Amino acid sequence: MINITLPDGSIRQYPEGVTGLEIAKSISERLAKEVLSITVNGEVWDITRPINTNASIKLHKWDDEQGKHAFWHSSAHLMAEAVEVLYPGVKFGIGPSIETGFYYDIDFGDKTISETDLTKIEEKMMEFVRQPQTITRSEVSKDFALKTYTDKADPYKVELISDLQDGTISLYTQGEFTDLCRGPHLPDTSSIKAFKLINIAGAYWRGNEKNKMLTRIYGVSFPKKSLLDEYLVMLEEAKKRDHRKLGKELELFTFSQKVGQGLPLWLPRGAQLREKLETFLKKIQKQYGYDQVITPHIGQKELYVTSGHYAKYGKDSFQPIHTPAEGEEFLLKPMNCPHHCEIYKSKPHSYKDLPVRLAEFGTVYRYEQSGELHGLTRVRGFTQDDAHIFCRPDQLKEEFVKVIDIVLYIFRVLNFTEYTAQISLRDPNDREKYIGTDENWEKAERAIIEAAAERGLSTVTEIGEAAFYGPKLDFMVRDAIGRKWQLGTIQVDYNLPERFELEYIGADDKRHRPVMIHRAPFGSMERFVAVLIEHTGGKFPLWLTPDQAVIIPISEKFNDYAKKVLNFLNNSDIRTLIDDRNEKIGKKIRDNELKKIPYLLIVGEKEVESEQIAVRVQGEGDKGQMSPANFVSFINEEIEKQLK
RNA sequence: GCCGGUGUAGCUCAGUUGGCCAGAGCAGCUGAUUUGUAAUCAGCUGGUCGGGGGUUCGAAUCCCUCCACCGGCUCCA
Repeated sequence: MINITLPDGSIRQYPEGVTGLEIAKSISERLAKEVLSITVNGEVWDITRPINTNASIKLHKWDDEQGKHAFWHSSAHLMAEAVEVLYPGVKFGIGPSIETGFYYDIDFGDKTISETDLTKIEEKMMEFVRQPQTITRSEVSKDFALKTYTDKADPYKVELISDLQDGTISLYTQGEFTDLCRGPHLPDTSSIKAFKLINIAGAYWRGNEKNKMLTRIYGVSFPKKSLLDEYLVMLEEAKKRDHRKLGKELELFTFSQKVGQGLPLWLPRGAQLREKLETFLKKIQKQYGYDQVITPHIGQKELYVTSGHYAKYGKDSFQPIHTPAEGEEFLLKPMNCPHHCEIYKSKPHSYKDLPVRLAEFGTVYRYEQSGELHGLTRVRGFTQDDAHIFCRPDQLKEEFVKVIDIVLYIFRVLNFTEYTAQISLRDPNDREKYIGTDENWEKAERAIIEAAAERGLSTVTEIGEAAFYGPKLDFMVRDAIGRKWQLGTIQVDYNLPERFELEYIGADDKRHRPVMIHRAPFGSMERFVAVLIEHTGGKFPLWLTPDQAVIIPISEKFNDYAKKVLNFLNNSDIRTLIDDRNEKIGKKIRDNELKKIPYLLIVGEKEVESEQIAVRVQGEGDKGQMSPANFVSFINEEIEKQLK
């Protein structure tokens, strides 16, 4: 007998060789039906794998990450099996479970696979589910595994096996299909009740663009049909929030093929929104001791050679602008910091002056790869809410913390509750990627970690994600379709002060080098607005929304009164429109509801007589009458609450 | 940049075994109606079918090429 310790600490005795499934059965039939994988002494196993020693275990069901992953992983195998049957001779790369669902990278040789093939694959998968196949695990030697896949002429699996250690290699077999795999897997394919192959895409083998591109098929699967349906409905809902769709519908921004790829054109309503955000941030920054500066859109190439950006990005960027004068070269500015360094240098600084905080809504241009462009989130010309803080080394942490405070304030006001803070450090094994001394890197990394801890941020740390000149703290949020985007960023930089030979005079009357913090709480105005659109579904907070109210006269007879109210409200700084089209009231309400204008103000005979307006709240309906003056104070109170 | 897909009116889309002057709804314009809380009626305007080249008696439809967009991969100062 062996002792099995359950997560609650209780210990049960089972015969040697007991399986997770048997343990589940001994607890309850229901659990046995639902269990998908088991953690045995910290390792995730199949529920049919015998346990031969004392162990602490945890059983995983669908509600558990580990359970889902076994489920999706087996689904990937199921798909691969179908593919192998339908397209004999294909070679398999890797087929893992992911955050939601699974994929498999497959080399189809000369055959081109498109969306229409997915249905065929799904049908074949369904066959295998209807006649369930058991999935069995076998442990094999490295030599055996290598021989198996050399015989199958699958170079990808051979490469994977070569990197594995002998004694740790397992194969999983279902029907005619065998796959190299660490597991765990479900006992058989019968529980994969509902699945859908979502899309098809190219993916480089091992993520390296020098390698061959394989065909990646993405899918999701669920133990119940209803869960799949829910998921598909959720995807549809998410699409409705897509900022590219809403941006068009709400007339916020557009693109023009003629102007150029990735160069957004802000329409009046979008520009209005963006300006509100900028004013909002400027006000905060003023409180935090920032000074606004303005710098030009181009700079001499030499400026970026000095900063190091040219060496790093020059060849992949917009190429230099040449002038009639021989030898003159200018770059469209890809960064504001070199300009700001020169502003810092324009006069001598005492240690008493520091920190110097220079802020600018600076528009920069970067030649992003064409396949990378995406709505407003990834563009070639964009405006950073940039600032550079030049401070003494002893002020670094305090300044860093203050920037965190600004970011957190913005997130609070705009209701971003789900974000992650990511600390990006350098990869010590990849020196080529970075510039600067070890000592400075260590100091900078320590400052970030301490500052984040001081504000109690829950952070994830990514090694190798640092900028080439320094470590950073990024705030990430998800878009409507689950993609992660970096918004705010705070970066420590010892390098640029070095390169630009920035100095201040210390209390000791000697020259010292300041430290720089790059920071952009929004990141870029374009990306931030995109994420804000998706976050709010286009229903912006009252203080931000381009049009706050629209006056709707019941008929043309009341246009004069409506215009009087319009003037009053606009003079009271309520951004108000009038809809005096010759349409029925129902039509005008519908149209303005769809524009997501927060307040619809209906005026008819009753309102004219009583000198009031009937207030209708977007999405909620009629709220009764009030006087225009009361409406103004009501709106102002609402806005004040939102900005607290 | 790479793989796959898509591109028809301002917007959403129909039309593709090649064949009547390329269609609809919404938007816009004109007129009627003067409206009380999510679509009043009628008429009209609007398209070099993404650009260019080719095949054909004939191309939105087939082929080539370029461009843009979409989904990924790689990249992101």
